Amino acid sequence: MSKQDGRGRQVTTEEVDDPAASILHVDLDAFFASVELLDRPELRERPVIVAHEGPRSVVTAANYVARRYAVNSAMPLAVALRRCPGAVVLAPHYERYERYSREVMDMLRDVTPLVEPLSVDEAFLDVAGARTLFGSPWRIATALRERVLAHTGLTISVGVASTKFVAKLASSRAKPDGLLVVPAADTLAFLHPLPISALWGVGASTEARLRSLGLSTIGDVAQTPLDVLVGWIGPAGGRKLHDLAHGRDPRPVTTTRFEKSIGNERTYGEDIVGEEAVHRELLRLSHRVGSRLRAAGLVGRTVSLKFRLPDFTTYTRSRTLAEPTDSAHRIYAEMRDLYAQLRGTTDRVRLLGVRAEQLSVAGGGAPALWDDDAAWRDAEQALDALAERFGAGAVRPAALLDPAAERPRRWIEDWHRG
DNA sequence: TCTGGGGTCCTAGGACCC
DNA sequence: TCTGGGGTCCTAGGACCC
Repeated sequence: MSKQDGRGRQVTTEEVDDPAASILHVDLDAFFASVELLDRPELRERPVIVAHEGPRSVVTAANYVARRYAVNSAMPLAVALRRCPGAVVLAPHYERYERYSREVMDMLRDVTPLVEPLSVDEAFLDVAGARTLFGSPWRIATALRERVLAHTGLTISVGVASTKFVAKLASSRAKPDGLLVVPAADTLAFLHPLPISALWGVGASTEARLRSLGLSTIGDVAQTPLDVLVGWIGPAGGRKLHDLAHGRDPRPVTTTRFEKSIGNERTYGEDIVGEEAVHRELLRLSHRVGSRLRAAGLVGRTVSLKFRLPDFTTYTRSRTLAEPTDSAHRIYAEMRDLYAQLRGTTDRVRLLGVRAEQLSVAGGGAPALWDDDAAWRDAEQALDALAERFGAGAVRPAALLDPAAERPRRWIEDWHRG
């Protein structure tokens, strides 16, 4: 049976078995913060925030102690520290998170091959076929929780339901360190009292919209006719919300997904100023994207530039190429061109981003020198050294992008010799 | 309070084709 | 001479998720 505990958690404490509810949503609790605390157990009872350093930093993760001070992910770090001045701020260690993530995902795959990771700290499982081996989903979830804790020291919360959406909601109601089973027959009773913001796809903007129209719970959405919802928020969103509010979510658990885009972007601690500096950063970002494309064996046919001003105005400019590419050189050339279209908006830039879209599998062909990752690392160091010594304005990266390649190669070698 | 970085999906208008 | 309707592709922007 499920019950509400002191802190608003809703958990299932005794075995419930409904053959129609066999989708699990597994979620690591305050994942990044929990991993950091494995090393720093003395901080467990203190508010802990994981965030990069820097004036424009935001909260990457917060433990549950910090959340009691209304500190949440994506909140500006400055705001979080005002709300919770005693918080300890720790720098993130992504390689460690990846490692723990793989370890936990592997434990999930020991139960069933039907595991769909949603992100580093979340996955769906379909355990319909695993029950003959391991028992009811409740038993499977309980065993998983014990096993993950024993092997990693991390706690997970698990939601069990007949659909992905309800399973995900269930795990969020059970957090932290809880388990909630929602039998299929209880789906609507569970769903309808919840606030509209709990619906997948309803963020701040849609919530405000729906509230202004008099809707505040998922039950309210369920009572609104489909065509009215579609009129309010569009055909796709309206239909989806209508379905979810009625407990309908036919999406199966799938194990394969292919990436649709690869991009890198960066917000600068201080705005960058001037064309030379922008070019330098575009070159760097283009290289990262090219490098990731090649590592994945992919090429992109559309490349796009993202450009944000100090006042947060954001532009994107994209271009579809005749031939898809994984070449940093090619991407950079397009980025310069697209950036030229935006010149004149301002000379101060808060963020730059480069992205490759419309991906497909690369068809082979030798990479150019400037798509050679080792050569690039040398060049990047050289550029940084020059910029530091003589100022960003002294560096003209475009001059180095000679596909004929003899000139930059020699130039780098000379630089290495000192 | 002052807003990261990785993404996905949707919408809407215009071009172009049949 | 003025006008149709559907489909696909491209581009820009925005909402959303973790």
